[in-house]
Amino acid sequence: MVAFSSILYRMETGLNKPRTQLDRDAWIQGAMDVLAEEGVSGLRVEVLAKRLKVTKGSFYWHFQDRRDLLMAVLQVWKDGRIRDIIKQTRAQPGREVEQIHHVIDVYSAGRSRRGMMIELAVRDWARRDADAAAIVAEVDDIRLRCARDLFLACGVPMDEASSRCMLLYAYVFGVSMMSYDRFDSDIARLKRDISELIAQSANARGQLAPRVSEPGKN
Amino acid sequence: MVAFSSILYRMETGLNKPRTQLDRDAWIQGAMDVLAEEGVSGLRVEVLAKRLKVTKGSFYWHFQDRRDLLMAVLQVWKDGRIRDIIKQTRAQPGREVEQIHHVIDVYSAGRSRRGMMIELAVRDWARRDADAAAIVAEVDDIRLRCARDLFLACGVPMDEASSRCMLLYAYVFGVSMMSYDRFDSDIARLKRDISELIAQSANARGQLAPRVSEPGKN
DNA sequence: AGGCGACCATACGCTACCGTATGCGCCCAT
DNA sequence: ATGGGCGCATACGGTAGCGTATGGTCGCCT
Repeated sequence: MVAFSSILYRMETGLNKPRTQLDRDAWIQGAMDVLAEEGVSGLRVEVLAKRLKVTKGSFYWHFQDRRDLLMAVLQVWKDGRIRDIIKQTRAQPGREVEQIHHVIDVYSAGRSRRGMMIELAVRDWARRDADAAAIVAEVDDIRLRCARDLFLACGVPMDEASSRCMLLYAYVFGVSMMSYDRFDSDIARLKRDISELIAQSANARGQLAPRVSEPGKN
Repeated sequence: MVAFSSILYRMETGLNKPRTQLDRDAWIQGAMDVLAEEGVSGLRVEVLAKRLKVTKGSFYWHFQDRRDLLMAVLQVWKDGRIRDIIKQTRAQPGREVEQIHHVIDVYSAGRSRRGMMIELAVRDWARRDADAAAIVAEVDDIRLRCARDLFLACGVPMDEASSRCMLLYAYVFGVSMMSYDRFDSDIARLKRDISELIAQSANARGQLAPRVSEPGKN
């Protein structure tokens, strides 16, 4: 009966693509989607199986149990975040200031909504799970250090660089949890101004003391 | 009402020992505790009943269903938040700047951990529930306007006041979701500096021109 | 004394999940 | 062709939780 449906599916659609089998990674990717939409508490084995059009018999072939999936999700999330961090904070010399603005923009602007939903879901998860908390702590540490290096490259002294990069990340996460539509009609200007506030002294110093041989500014 | 008089009677007669009857409010308060510890998804009626040493038979006498409790929790949370907002942002004239710092301190310093846990739980809740989202939107709007008034009272122009109060709240919520212990050894200094960054121009203007007519920068 | 109503316990059916056991078709190597 | 392993389906037992139905208890009123 099931074999029939599988065969019929292939015959009807005429695809020689042999019924793409699910590997561990496909499950994890599906889990990321559910995580973004429903949070960890909504990440159930049978629900996820239904989404992927299979039964949980498949799941328990690839994973030992639900926790196994959750740990894999955390690992994949961590790796992706670290990759993004080094990519986003690697600026060509002299362009550190706009790179800072770019980081703020990537997170706080509406784009990559899925990424921010996952981010928030993971952080909520970390509030009650030690494993998730450890992963978040790692990611935060790397993020903060990379962002601080950006400020340092602008000539900002150490302490202020620490303060500003911390303010930066706290802001982008915090603003993604707020409702501000009623507050101000020109959200774009608001966010632009805030971005300036955060990068402020970096900007000033970047203009005045750009380290070595700085020809035309951006 | 009748339950209340009943309780009063027992308290007066000194025999509140045998059976402390629960009223609707006791259930809601218990629900707040669970919400802080487990989030909405952990807020189950049978779990809550067990915490309160009763069975769910009691629950369904006071509430129509689980959603009824959740809506009551939202309402109580909203009222409490609004009360706190007007209390925190009501500064005696001339002390607006330190009032701003006080608001930042209340949220971002570790104290009132329970309050922040509830705050985060409600905001996570609001990401998937329209009713919770509406409540959060209301609270955010009031908070932002009250905080903006504080900046305006310092002589900060409208646009900048909007930016800074938004940055303020985004920061305090965001920082409560981050792990920064590994990042900097002197967290106290870090938070103090950030507080200064947020209230910065308010501070300058507050010192220099606490009254009207401010031709300062932008 | 009897009754009523507020408050709670108990028991029940139902659904959603988890994890295990087992069956079964498909593909590949021999 | 065939036997074995891979990938999945099916079936099962178990727990947790929701909501309902119904009965019990205690205080208060007349």
